[in-house]
Amino acid sequence: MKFLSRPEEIILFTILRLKNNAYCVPIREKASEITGKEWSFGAVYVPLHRLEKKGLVKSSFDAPTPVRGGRSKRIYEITPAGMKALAEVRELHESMWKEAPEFSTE
Amino acid sequence: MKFLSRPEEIILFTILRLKNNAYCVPIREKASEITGKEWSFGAVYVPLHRLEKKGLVKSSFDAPTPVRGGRSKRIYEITPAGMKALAEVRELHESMWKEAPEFSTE
DNA sequence: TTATATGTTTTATTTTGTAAGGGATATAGT
DNA sequence: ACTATATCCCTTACAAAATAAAACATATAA
Repeated sequence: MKFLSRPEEIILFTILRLKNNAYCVPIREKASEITGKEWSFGAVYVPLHRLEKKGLVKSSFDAPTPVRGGRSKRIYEITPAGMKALAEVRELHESMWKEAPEFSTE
Repeated sequence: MKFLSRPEEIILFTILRLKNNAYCVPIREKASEITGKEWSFGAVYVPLHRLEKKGLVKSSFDAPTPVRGGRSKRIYEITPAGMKALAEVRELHESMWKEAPEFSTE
C-alpha cells in the first residue's frame, strides 16, 4: 500500500505538535491525549524506530537536565520526507470524505 | 489501539461508496481508484474477511446475472458497528487537523 | 551508597498485509 | 454435447507491523 500505517501517522503528527520536545515519554502522553487510548512504550518506540530507518524522522540526544533522573533525551524531528508522507495521508482523507456527502456521522 | 487499520478503513469506505454493488472485484477497482495504488485480491479479501468476523460488515450471495461467467457474487454491506468504526477514524482525523493550523501542505 | 525518578531499548507474541495461485460455475462458440 | 473462456470466490504461505511487558541505563536525592 505504501501509505503510512495509522500508528505511524499518529506518531508523526504528535512529533509535529510537540515541536522541540518530542521524545518518547511526551510522545506517548500526547498520542494518548489525541486518540483517547492507551499507548505502551513499545507502541511508540517500534514504529518510531522504523520511521527513522525509513528516513521520515531523525533523532539526536540533547543535554541532560538537572532534575532527578533527568537523563539525556532522544529528541525526534520530522524530515521533509516525513512531512510529505503525512501530507499524503491527510490528502487521501480529505479527498475521500469530500466525495462522500451521503455519509453523515450519526 | 483499536482503530481501524488503514486498509480496513479504505475497504469499508469503498463498500459504502459502491452501495449495492460491493463485491470483491469492484471493491478492488474502486479502492485503486480512490488511493491511486494497486490492490491485489488478497489485499482486499483478507481484511474483508476479518471485518466480517468482527461484525463490521456482513455478506450475502446474490442471484447470478446472465452474462458470460456471471456467477453469483458475494455482496458486502456495512453493519452499524462498521459505520461507527468508520465514523471514529473520520472524527479522529478531523479533530487532529483542526488543531494543527501550523501545518500547511507545501 | 542506597533509593528513586526519568528515559531508553529489547524481546516475544499477536495481528495484519500481500502476492500468487487454485477452484467453481456461468455463458459462448462449434 | 462439449470445449473454451469469462467472471468470481477463496486459500495459503510469507512478510511486515503492532503491542505488551519487562529489562536496562543514568541522573539526582537522601
